[in-house]
Amino acid sequence: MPKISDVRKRDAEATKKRILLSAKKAFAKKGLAGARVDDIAENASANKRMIYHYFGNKEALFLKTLEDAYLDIRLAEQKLELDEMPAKDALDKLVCFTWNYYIENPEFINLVNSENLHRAKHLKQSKIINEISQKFISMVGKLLERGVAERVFRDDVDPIQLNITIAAIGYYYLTNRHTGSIIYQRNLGSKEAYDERLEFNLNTIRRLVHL
Amino acid sequence: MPKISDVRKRDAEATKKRILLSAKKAFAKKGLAGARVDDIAENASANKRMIYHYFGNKEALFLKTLEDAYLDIRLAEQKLELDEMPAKDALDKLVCFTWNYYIENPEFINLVNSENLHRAKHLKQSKIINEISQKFISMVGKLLERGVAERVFRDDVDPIQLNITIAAIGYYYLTNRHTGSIIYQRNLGSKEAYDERLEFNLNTIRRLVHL
DNA sequence: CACCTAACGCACTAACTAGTTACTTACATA
DNA sequence: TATGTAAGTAACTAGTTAGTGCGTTAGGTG
Repeated sequence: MPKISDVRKRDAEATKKRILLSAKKAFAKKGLAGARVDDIAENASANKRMIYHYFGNKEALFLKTLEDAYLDIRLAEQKLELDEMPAKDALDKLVCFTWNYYIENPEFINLVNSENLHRAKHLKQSKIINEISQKFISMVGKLLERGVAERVFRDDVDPIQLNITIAAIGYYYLTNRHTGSIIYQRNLGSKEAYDERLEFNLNTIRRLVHL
Repeated sequence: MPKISDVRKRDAEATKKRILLSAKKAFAKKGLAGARVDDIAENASANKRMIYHYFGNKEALFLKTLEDAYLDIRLAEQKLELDEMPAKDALDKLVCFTWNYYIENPEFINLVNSENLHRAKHLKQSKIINEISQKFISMVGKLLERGVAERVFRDDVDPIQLNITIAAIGYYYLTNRHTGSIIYQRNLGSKEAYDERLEFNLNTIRRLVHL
């Protein structure tokens, strides 16, 4: 029996993980068309043949990468435990979480952008994405209902539109900060700019939802 | 002297325009890496050699395409004449314009996304983008000031953050409507969904800005 | 009408790129 | 310790792709 500390020379799971991590970085940085299978293999310290062995082809690897990215964010969301606090605080927490997740996981937004360029043709084939999304959709719905019951939220806010809006005001700022910094002639990518934006976003959502 | 109705067999300006239109479509649909120079030439009914003759290389063509896209939207914005109406109406008009422009010019958001994937490295080299952006930045600033003077707007709203937000809530919805329709299990791309989103966005901005 | 410039076209290349063929080797298990 | 299976490798291929060399031709100008 091999010790855990042993450097295993053959380890399918470890190799798969290295390939997926490398793929996430490559697809996020260059997009599906721009990423190179050879580069992904090399940065994973794996042979290119292994990519085809484990994942089939480039597009299937892309789909797996994308599914994992959605899996990760939904898992993180479920750990928020928004039910444990007053509705107003829970709403703030959701806005902050969304913003911070995008910053700490910069690959996510680029992967999603890539998939939308392809009109979600890969995600449409996914067999796991629906069940992943279920809990997430109801989360904001429940939060809104609770806020209405607590008499602190308006009762006319559509939960899906709200969800999209919370994502939008963070996501758009971050993906477009490069062109934005040129257009607005202001560095949108600094720590201070990020803090300022989060504060603005909190106010935007509060004014939208609070009574 | 050739008649205007004559189909000119040699017309540099017309050829350039056809190439740029074809490039806009191709880059928007497939991204910079995914678009093919041969396809762009063919769809422009031009010889590939002409692309290199007029624009230099693929990336220079991309920059020109992008510059033209920004030129077009800024030109359209300037025709809004927001000064001619009450501040509240002007704000609504700006939100509607932004939304409708994205819908009617679907290439714009995809071109901008592509450029941001490349961290704006092409736009940074642009010599015209700064002067294009000047008037645009001051437009929302003036509108906000006027609304404050009319005692209908809050006086603590940053014009650039507001501008980004108005763009964000439309832009994000539209670029991500493909994955969004899967995640939220609701068709976000129908005419009805579009109308509903515009109404929601108007409320979001009104509640953010109005007193 | 001759001339010259710029528009245009053909055919090519060198480098790249997703995917494959055919092989070797580590290791869990009997 | 023998062995079958799965992990891993190297070298290759067929097709693609951005970019070019060089020749042709339209048409405005002197």
